[in-house]
Amino acid sequence: MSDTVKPVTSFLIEDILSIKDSTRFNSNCCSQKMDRCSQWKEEEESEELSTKLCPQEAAYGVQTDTLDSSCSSSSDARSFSSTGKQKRSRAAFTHLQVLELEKKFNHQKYLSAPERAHLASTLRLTETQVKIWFQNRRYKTKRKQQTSEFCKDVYKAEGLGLREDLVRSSLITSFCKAYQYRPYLWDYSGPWGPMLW
DNA sequence: TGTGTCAAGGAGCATT
DNA sequence: AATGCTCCTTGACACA
Repeated sequence: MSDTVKPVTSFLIEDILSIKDSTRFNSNCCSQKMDRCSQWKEEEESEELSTKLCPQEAAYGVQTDTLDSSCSSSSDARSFSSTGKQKRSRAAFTHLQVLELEKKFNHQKYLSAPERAHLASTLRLTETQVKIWFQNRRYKTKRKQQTSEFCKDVYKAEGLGLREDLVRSSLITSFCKAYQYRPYLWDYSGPWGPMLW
C-alpha cells in the first residue's frame, strides 16, 4: 500500500482545522481558542509529551486535557440509561493526543504492532484506540479524496459548458459541498448523472 | 431540534 | 483461529 506524503502547507492547514474542530470536544468547560494552537506546538516541542497527558482510567478511557485538568467532559466512561441499558461512551481525545496521532498519520498511514504499542503508551491510549483511530482516519481521508475528485470532475464539466444549464450545475455544486462526507449517498448511475438517494 | 463530527460497533474479507 | 483491514453504521456530543 502506497503512502502519499502531503505537502507541508496542506498538513498545516489540516492540522489547524483539526485543532479547531477538536476544541469542540471540551469547549463547554475549557473554551480553548484557536490561538492556543501555536502555544501547543511550542509546548510539545519543548516538553516530553507523556508528562502532559493524564493517565487513562480504563479501557474506555477518560481523556483530560492537561491545559485544564478540570476538563473531564465525559467524567464516567460508561453509565446506564433510564431503561437500564448500558450507554455507550465516546472518548474524546485531547488536543495533544489528536495532534500526535495526526502527525504520525501524516508520516505513515499504517502502523506496525510495535509502532502502535509505542504510540499508544506515549499517548496514554490503548492499542485498540490507536488502531481504530487510524482505521477511521484512513477511511475519512479516502472519502474526502473520492468526493473531491468527483467534485473536480463536475467543475471541469461545468467549465467546458457541457450542456448543463446553470441551475442544474449549481445544484450539483451545492450537493458536492453539502454531502462531501456522505459519498455513498450518491447514485452515480442516474440518467442525470449523480443523484442523491 | 436538526445536523455534522467522532470514537466505537460490527459485518465481511484477506492473510498468517 | 486470530488478527487487521475496509466499509459502513451507531450513539454521544457540540453547536447553530
